[in-house]
Amino acid sequence: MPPALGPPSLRSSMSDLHHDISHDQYAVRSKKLEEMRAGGFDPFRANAQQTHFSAEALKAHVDGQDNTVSVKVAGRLVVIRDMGKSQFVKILDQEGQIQLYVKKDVIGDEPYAAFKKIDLGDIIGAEGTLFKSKTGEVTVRVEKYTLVSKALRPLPEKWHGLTDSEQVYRQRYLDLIVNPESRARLMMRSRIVASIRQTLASRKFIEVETPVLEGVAGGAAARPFVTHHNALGSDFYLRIALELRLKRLLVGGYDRVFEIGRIFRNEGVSRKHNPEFTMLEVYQAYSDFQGMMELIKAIFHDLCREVIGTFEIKHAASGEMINFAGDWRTVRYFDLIDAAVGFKLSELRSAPDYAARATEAARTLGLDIHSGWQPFEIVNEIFSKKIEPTLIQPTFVTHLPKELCPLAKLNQEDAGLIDVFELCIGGMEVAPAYSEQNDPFVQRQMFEQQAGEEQQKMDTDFLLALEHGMPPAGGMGVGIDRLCILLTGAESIRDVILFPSLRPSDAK
RNA sequence: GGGUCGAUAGCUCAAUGGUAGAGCAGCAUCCUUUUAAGUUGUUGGUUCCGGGUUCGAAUCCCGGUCGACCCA
Repeated sequence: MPPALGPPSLRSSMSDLHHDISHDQYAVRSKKLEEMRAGGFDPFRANAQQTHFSAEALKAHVDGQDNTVSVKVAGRLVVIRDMGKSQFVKILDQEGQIQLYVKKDVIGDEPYAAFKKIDLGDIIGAEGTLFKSKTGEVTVRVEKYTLVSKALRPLPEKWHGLTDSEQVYRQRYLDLIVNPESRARLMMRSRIVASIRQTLASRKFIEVETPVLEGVAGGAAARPFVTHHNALGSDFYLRIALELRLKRLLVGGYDRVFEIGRIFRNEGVSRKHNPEFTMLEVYQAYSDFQGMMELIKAIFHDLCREVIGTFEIKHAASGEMINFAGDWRTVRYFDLIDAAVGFKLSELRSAPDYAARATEAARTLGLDIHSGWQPFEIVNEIFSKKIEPTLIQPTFVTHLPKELCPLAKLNQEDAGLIDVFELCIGGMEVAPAYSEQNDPFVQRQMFEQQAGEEQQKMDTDFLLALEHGMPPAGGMGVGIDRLCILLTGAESIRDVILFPSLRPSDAK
């Protein structure tokens, strides 16, 4: 089609003005597709073979022996450098990019003319031999190619990529195509989860799946999402934790179980919170919270060795290097509190003016303390605002007040404390673990005696299970999203979730 | 839920209240080893939506939508 000629004022009177679609990339690409179909070729009915991913092909080249190894590769065209009768192009597949050299006198006049009409973003398959270009890049000398999918819309800009955060999240596929850091980071998440599964499997843990829809949303203190089952005629809650189901399996004789599953909390969205997120929960019979220390270290060590490739990771917020090798610090909760407030607040725990002294201490630190708060809530405010953010290196915080968790065993020496740890890394809670409460009477009491704003729902069916006898066990929860933030140096939970929760918006 | 900031071409970004521009992409041209390839020319705009102020609004004001950050 000839381009419109003359200045706009002249052209506006020309009858074929509305045929000028050169500025409309969707129209240009649609037209190319139509022409191909009219000529008897439909890319959407074609396919290609893939003998090598890009990275495998790059490795398959034998140095000094060009054009001896044949490969079939496939992927999306992301770079085109057209030099008239030959072109260097690059395709992107799961493992990265590889360069193709398409030469007119190799593939023939007609296929070459057709290749010239291929657009950035189209998906092709190509076969040929590997060689090293003048500049040293391993490249496929293309002998044959097939267009296997037409992209009707253009890719975002090649150099700056896609920066608009809304589009990055809503159209993650574009982010994955043009932003290599996003690809690498989200790919890393898959490898992290795979590594954890492997570590647990090697220790004879059984992976299970438990219901997302529950009659009682227990195991944590959080507002649940509610939904309705029509046939059963009743409301259900989306689970807020995995704990109570997995403990029922301990009762059932599964001694080592774990689940990696999505849980849902109907609360705010922030850099560290997504309404649905992924939790690993592990339960091991005849172990305890100290056994979980050993297990979480093993999980981290395997991750460092096999996925991250280093035992030192830079903490994005502080710039400090987090060291996962060697011994991890273990410290009592109240030792940290005492150090933060500057006096032995812990020794006043049974004193009548404990709440007043704790409030005073917290306010001295600049914290906003509500009048109705329980003492443990005041102290925990100090912990979460003033202490937790400073715990950059891996730290097991132990001997927490019992009110913070009704599902853990009480400490033998001090019944006001529980046998648990809270693993903090990079200023975040990464993994809580307990010696699990298995006394049905104490468990019932703990549910009933809950105080403060965040109370767990009592699951009476769970208590029934405990009455049948649950073996002593260590249990642990690991927030997979936060773990990924930590290990990938991401700034936001949205950067480690493929499709983070956003307000619905009308698609264009 | 509150506060701050943002939304301009397909993408990345400009534009004292006074004709909305550039780079990439697109279209056309030259080029058979390029590396953000290069060359010559060129198309493309409901400035997020709805009101208001003004001779005149991308720009100022009000409301809304969506997003980011901070706080709860």
